[in-house]
Amino acid sequence: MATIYDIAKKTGFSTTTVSKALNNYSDVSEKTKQKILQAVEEMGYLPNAHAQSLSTKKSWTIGVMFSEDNEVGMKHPFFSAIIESFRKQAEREGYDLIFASRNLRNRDISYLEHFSYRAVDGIVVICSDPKDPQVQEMINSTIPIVVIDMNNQNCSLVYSDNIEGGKLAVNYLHSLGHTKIAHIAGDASTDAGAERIKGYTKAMNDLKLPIPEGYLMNGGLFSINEGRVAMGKLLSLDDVPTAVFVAGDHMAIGAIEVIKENGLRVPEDISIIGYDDIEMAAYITPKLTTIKQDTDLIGYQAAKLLMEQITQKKKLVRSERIPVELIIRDSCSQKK
Amino acid sequence: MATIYDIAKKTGFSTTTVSKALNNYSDVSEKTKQKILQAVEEMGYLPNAHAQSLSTKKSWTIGVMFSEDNEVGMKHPFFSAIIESFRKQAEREGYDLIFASRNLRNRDISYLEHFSYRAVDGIVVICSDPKDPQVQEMINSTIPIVVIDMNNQNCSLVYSDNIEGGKLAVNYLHSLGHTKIAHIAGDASTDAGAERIKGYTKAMNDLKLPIPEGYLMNGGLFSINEGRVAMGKLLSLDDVPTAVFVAGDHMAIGAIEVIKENGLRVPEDISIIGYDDIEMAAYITPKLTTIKQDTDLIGYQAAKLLMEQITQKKKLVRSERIPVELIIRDSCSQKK
DNA sequence: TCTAATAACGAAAGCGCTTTCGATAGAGGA
DNA sequence: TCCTCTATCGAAAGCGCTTTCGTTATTAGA
Repeated sequence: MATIYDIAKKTGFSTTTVSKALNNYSDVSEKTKQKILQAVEEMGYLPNAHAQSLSTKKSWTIGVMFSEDNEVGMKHPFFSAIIESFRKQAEREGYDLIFASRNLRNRDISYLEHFSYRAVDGIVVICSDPKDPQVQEMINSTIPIVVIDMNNQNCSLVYSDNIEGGKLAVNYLHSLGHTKIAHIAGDASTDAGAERIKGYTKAMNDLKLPIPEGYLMNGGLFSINEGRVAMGKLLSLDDVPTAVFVAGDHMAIGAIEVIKENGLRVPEDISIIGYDDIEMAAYITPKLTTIKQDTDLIGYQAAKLLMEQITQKKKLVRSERIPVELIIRDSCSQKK
Repeated sequence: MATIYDIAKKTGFSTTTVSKALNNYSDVSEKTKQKILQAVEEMGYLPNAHAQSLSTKKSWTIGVMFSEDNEVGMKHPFFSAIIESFRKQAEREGYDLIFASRNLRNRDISYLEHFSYRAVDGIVVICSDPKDPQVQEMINSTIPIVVIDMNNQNCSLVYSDNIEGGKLAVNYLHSLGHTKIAHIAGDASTDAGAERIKGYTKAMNDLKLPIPEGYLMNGGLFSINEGRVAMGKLLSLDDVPTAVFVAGDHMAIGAIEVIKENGLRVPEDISIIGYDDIEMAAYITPKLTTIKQDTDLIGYQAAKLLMEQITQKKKLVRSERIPVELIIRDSCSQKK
């Protein structure tokens, strides 16, 4: 690979001047700049990111961390959609992504240590547990950070409007005549889970609807199987709900399966509304009515917020709420 | 951040000795090594990846490129599953991933240039167009490379056994009594598409089954919508097939939709078999019978193959075929 | 007792780039 | 003619680390 020294030799200027020409310093004449640029072209010169980072203390990389609790990693459609959108924007601004890891040459290190090692310029953490000490460590570090869908007072935050989403779901169900509305919740340790519960209870209270024992059912970490289990419990209740607001599409899919297996129909017997609007939602039977999260906007705003901190060279504490949207399909119907 | 110099000063040794201690050189006594390691611990020292890379010419990063044709990026379940598996293995061996980009500080560069800039140790390219000059450029470079699901003679290759998969599908359909078997194909410009066509035609020929005009239908780039269009054309044929082998699950989903919309049933009127076994396949109605690709193994083997080249410091040309598997669910039935 | 081998360490150069600061030459002003 | 500015360039140090090679002290061998 051609280095800055090579093109210095070729053009007869010093490496200093070459570097300045490439970085648009004002104290290099237009003529020599052109000569240098031409040599760069001819020799196919490219800067070396590592040398550049070493000397400028800026790596043009961003560390990405997301929950690995459920072992899905970036296979989860919600995560991957956000990351993809984030990546697009980051790339547009010249940044590359580095995924969190805890292995440095077979030494066990923390995520923050990994990011420090790679000298990332900023960190984004997605839907992880806010109380995780690893996450805390990052938030308390000096590296600019933005977290997604995790309530936190001490750093910048982009979050989907989960409370409003919960209300939206309940109100829609109520508008169809339902009053016995249960909620299969995401675990309250996750911010998304906790907030949707808030939205659910708030809306139920506002509508003066009772929440009988067992109607607020913890569904765990959003997997299809946990949805099955939770729905099973709801079906075994004395007073089975006529509508269920499920805190995640995967869980909703599991719930629908169980309902069918029990000889009941969706939505005729039980209406189901999900949350997320993953791709699959539009293709199962019945097509799933759900609360759509704007993953594109979430990723975009997170990137923007992080870039701003990086450019200003200081941590900002700002939060950005992203609206959600009710997507009406076929899994809910009028109460009979 | 503490540097090697800081811990040299603290322990009274030279930076040379510190570096050697950290890298397990034999010419540093056990006693001083322990002292140094302790100081490292106390000061929370971490090496600087950029400095290290600069001096060793090894970055412990791997460049990842995948097709952006269909604009889905890593949102595609098949891609993201492979990448996730690849990432896990790479991480285990100490590598981080860098995604391809063509933007360097707002300058338009090639993928190879981007990877050179970041000085990646190896490249993996997934299901891209083998004839893409950008891909060619990478293959012809000196950087170790492995490609996934793209036929190529000049570099290492991990591929899913698409021909066998095609045969598997056709034979299964035939075993159910079907003889009028059509194929909604992936575009022949993609390796996966072309190979599955080969498998289809080979199996049909071996079974002495005719392939009437129109039965081999190009479905394009594997999207749901393209599947709809292709199935629509099949339905308008004079002699409508009783079974269709669809080259991708997404397309199969589109196909099923269209069949239903036309008042026909799956599998009673038309049997459908897909390809990939994406998550959704198990949850649509009817549950999709399909050919499962072993994404875990593909990602794992690709990582292994790449690491080996990196360790040996030379490009290897080896190919690894990954077997596929027939997953029987509910979308195919006995010919009546 | 002297020499040769070995063990343990450090000086220094180098990886490729940026940035500070000083040097030089020519332009313009008085 | 002399002085001050400005424009243009380069020397050199430094970013944090690795690696070669030389030095010194110690031990073993004869």
